[in-house]
Amino acid sequence: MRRKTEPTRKATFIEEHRRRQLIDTAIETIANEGLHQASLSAIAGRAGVTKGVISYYFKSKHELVERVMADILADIRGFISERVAGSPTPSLKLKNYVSAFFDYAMVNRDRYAAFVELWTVIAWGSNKNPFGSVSYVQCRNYIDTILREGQKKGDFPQLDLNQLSTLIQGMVDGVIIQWLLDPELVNIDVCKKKVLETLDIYLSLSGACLK
Amino acid sequence: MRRKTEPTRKATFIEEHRRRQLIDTAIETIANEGLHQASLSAIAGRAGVTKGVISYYFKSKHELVERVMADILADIRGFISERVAGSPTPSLKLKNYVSAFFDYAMVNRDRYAAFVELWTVIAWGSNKNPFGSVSYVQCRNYIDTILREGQKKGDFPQLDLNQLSTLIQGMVDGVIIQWLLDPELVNIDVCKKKVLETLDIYLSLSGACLK
Amino acid sequence: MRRKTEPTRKATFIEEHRRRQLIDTAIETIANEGLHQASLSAIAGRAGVTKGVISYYFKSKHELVERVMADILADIRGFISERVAGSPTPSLKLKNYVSAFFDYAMVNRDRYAAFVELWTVIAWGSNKNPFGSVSYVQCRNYIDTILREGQKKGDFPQLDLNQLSTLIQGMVDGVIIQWLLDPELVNIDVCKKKVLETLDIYLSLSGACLK
Amino acid sequence: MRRKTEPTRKATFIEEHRRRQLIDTAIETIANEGLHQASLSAIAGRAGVTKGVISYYFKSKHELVERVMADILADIRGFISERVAGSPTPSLKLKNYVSAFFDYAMVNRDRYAAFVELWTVIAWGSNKNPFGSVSYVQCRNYIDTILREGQKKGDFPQLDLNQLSTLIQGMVDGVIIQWLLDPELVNIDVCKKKVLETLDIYLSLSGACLK
DNA sequence: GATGAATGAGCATTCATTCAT
DNA sequence: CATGAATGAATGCTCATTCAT
Repeated sequence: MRRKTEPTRKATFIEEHRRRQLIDTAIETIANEGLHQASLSAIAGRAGVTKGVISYYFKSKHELVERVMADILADIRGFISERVAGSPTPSLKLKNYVSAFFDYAMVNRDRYAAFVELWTVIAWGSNKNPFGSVSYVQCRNYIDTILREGQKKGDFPQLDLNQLSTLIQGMVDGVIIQWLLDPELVNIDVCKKKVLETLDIYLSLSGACLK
Repeated sequence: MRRKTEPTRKATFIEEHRRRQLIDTAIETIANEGLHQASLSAIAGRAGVTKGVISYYFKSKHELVERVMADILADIRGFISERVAGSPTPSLKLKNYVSAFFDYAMVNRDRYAAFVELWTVIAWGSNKNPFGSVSYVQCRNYIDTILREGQKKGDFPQLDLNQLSTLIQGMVDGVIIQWLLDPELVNIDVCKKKVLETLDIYLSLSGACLK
Repeated sequence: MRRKTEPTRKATFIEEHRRRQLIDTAIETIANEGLHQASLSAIAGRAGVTKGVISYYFKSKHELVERVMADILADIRGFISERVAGSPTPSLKLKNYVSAFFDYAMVNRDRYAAFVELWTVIAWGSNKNPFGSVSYVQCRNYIDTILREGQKKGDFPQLDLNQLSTLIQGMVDGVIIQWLLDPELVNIDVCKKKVLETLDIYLSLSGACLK
Repeated sequence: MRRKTEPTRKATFIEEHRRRQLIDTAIETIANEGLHQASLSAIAGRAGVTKGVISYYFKSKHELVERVMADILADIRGFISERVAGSPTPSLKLKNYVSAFFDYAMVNRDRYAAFVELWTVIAWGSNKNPFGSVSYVQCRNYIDTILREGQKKGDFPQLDLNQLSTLIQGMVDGVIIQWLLDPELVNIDVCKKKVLETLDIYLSLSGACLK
């Protein structure tokens, strides 16, 4: 946080760079040592700076964690949006959404692990559940939008959309979490394939079954 | 606390009663305030006693948490086993396993929430993942056993079992977690029904799709 | 401490017996586990009773320790007095005093170790040095009395008594403490013999040297 | 505290200064209030800082006490070595060793008192006797070396060296401890003189008596 | 008499936070 | 900008003490 000197463009640039570095280090620390061990000194130590630096750039630990959360969320969102946006049909969009989720987790294991660590701390500070629910709501809405688009276009004629997004998001997360906890026993590639196949079934289904 | 003299019936009863109460209060605290906030004084405060009482009945906080975990695990396991054991066919067993999971979470919201809080804090103490993975492994093994039994009997002729248990467990947990975070938006009953339908599809499928 | 019932002879007898047992166990605990570890529960555990019993017989831990100290002191005093009293000449009295000190320590290692542990805790409670100094003063006075008696009788004609008791007591304790800390390396028998020889030298000396 | 970056001269200076101050205050506290009362807050209070400062400079209380012990030991050793090293003959070396011990105690009353407090608490932590015995062994070995050197040179022709070091060290400590407990009644100067005279007697003795 | 139960003060320790330099 | 220094609240834990039964 700038204090008394007037902000120049350069300073802001350096500042932003430092903030990025600290956020990244925080993520790294949370992912590798767990949220519980991720004290300010642990993060600072990993970043090669002193604790004071973190306090200088973030007014509290709470704020740092908020930024970490926001950063990861934006990252995931960007990654997925890009993949989905380039897809021609709702059906492909949905499959790419799911696909992208798995790919993101596989490529950014640390970030995803930190993400899971963080949102499970349901009540951070005083207000309940400041992150967890929000992000899930966004995810489901995202899926719902795709699904509704598909239904409007007539691609998924008789599909019952109610809570379907919860189901899809649940499959993705439920599998990825198991993989995070147990990368040796859980074959994430096979799981991803199977989730996509399930999706195929849903989408190709006559309304009879999954109504 | 008790020492080496043989316990009288009354003393043991009171002692066990207190232990139960404290474990329950700990679960309540973890579920509602998060593991991080669940300090000994927070738990003691909720229980209406001083924190010394907790130290009196449990030799460390670690032990209390271990008991909480063991208690919930045994509870879930018992609940599900009973439901599965009474099922005549592998197919029903599987559906009842899933069904029971949902029912347990719905009836024991706090316990399930505490459970999720606990195993997500992957690194409790020094060694990584003392609880989390273990329980997932057990869940998947449980499902695998049912699936293999069904295949041996010829019920699921061409089903590819590889990682299927991960998928099933993932669906269940992924959905329940969303419901825990957002009970208003997530309709757990509808979700449960849809998961069971998906299961039906899996089991009735010719090997063509979900091989 | 008796409370409301009138004290009967029998009760007093039992009470005294219990007190003895608890004091002995306290000594045992202090000697074997160190004063620091000798908590009320440690002592109670060793005695096979609950903490409450100790509180019943001693109004505080402070009092228990005081009794322990007094008990050991009385014991040592009795042991030594008996040996000294039976000696015909001041010279033999002195040698028997020293001799008895060594013998007491060798026969009652626990008691002596507890004694050393205790008086080193110089400031127990608020008032400084309630035990340590007192006992040393008594020891020196005891020696001084013997020495003066001998001088009066003409046995040690030109001996300078000033601080001699401190020296004698110092030799005895200084050696015994080393033996307590290191029974393998310190040969207490040889040391005792050498201390007695030194005493002989003192007593047979013309005033020229040790004036 | 310092991390891994190379320390600047100033920082190290201030840091070392504080460490010294805290060690000195710890010694003062142990000497005057006893080890048992020397809690971190007691030490911090005496030093005029909050107890957090101690944790900042020493990673645990155990470490602080270890430093205190090492510091005193090194101090005593240095003081005595210097005095002994400058002595031409074994006989003078021995007398200067004893002399230096008294002088050190007299000039550094607190340090010596803390030293006695510390090594008498035989069981610090779990393992028995981490300091006490070690230092006595070193003292005796030191004396033994001087004695053997003298005997080799022919200065102490028929002296029996067995356990003599224990006796000499015992006299010194035994007297000093009494003086620490009772500085008014114990005249340390007279005692020192008498111990040195005893030494003289030992060394000048024909083998007849103290063989 | 004795016990189990409960308390509360005190302990060492961790850690986010503040601040002068 | 960054650091080292210091703080103080909170945590888990121990333990002497009290008390109803």
